Amino acid sequence: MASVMKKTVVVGLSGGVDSSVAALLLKQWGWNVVGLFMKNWEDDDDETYCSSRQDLLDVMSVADRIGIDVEVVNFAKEYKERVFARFLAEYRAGRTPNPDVFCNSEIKFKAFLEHALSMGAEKIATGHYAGVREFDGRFQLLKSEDGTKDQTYFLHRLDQRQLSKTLFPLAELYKRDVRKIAAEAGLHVALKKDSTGICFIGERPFKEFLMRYLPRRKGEIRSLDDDRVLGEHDGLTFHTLGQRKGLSIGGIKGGKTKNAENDHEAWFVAKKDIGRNILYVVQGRGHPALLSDQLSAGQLSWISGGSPKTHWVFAAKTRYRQTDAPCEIERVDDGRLDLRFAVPQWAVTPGQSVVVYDGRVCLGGGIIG
RNA sequence: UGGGGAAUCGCCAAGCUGGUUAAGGCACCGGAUUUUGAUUCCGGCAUGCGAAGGUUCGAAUCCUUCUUCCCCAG
Repeated sequence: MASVMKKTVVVGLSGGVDSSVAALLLKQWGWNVVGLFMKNWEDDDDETYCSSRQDLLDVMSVADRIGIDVEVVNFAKEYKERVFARFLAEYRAGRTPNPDVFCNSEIKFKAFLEHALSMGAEKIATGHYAGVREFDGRFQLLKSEDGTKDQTYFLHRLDQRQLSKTLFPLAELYKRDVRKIAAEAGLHVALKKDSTGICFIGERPFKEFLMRYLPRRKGEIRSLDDDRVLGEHDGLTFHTLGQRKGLSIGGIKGGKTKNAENDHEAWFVAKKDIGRNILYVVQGRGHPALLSDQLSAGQLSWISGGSPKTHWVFAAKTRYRQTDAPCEIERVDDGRLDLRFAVPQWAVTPGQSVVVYDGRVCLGGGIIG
């Protein structure tokens, strides 16, 4: 009877602690909560990597404990068309995409959102570490209180409408508190390990995974400094700027003569020559070729509702979990953004997202390159 | 086929006036961290020092021969 009066929120449940606690809190706050479990990847269901079955069991168990209904939906087709296809296309172009950024804007906060609204929901909610507040007639995406878990980087591509329909119950909580709440509520996922890897696909040997979808094309690995051939790669697509692992470059004979200081330092990917299929590497993490004090980005998306001011001090990240770096936007229009950092950033990589912040407020960003 | 030099873990590279368990780095492997890809962090990684003999209480370190490679002569 009371539920008729309550507003409905559909919360995305993944089977992890975060979304479970989000649902629990919403329930406690008086919402009529409906859980929705998404299955968006089924390319290799039979394999050991498929954990979605266990996840669904965890969702059912948690829902039962909290006392909410759960529905299961399958957006595998949408995921493949809107997220994965783009992911592969970017790799083919020699860039390093961030699928989870688009997974949020296209699946969780689009396909999922529309579905929830069609169910009569007022709002949707997720277990993301982020906040949202209405301010001056607009909605703002805020960093979570727990700075180490903040996930606004992945959410910056939402728009005002999507944000206006969203609740992030974990905004003010620290991860340890979330686990504590789960434990106190008797949720068995309280100590479940955080999930990693591409959302919905999961953690797996990345290169092998990519090789199933992208062609191998062997080529030379050369030193950016002196053009020496140092090895061979299986394909430019399988490497990203700043990458160290997988190059198989050991000690180089005669390297000591030039610079004894970094003679035995590790090698990192510094540049890709797509046309000639050459992977350029440099020695030493501090090599200048790995640093950029400015970048250009396209495919802009401003969740704040409009482009940020130029010549104003903001902060930006060029990858998830990087500490905010002070910067200035030198130029911005509908399609492109030129941004300059106060301190050079390491391995700024085309295809990755640059996300701009004004204090706790996430303004949006674009794709580097 | 004269002379000289060098052969130590996948790659570099200490040790080579003999003395406990053969540095270190890179690579590689495993783990931690991580809802991208990276990075980072921790751990593992040569009963053996080109081969065979010998000297010695004891040799990667000395000697002999052999093998391979490099350099200079040819």
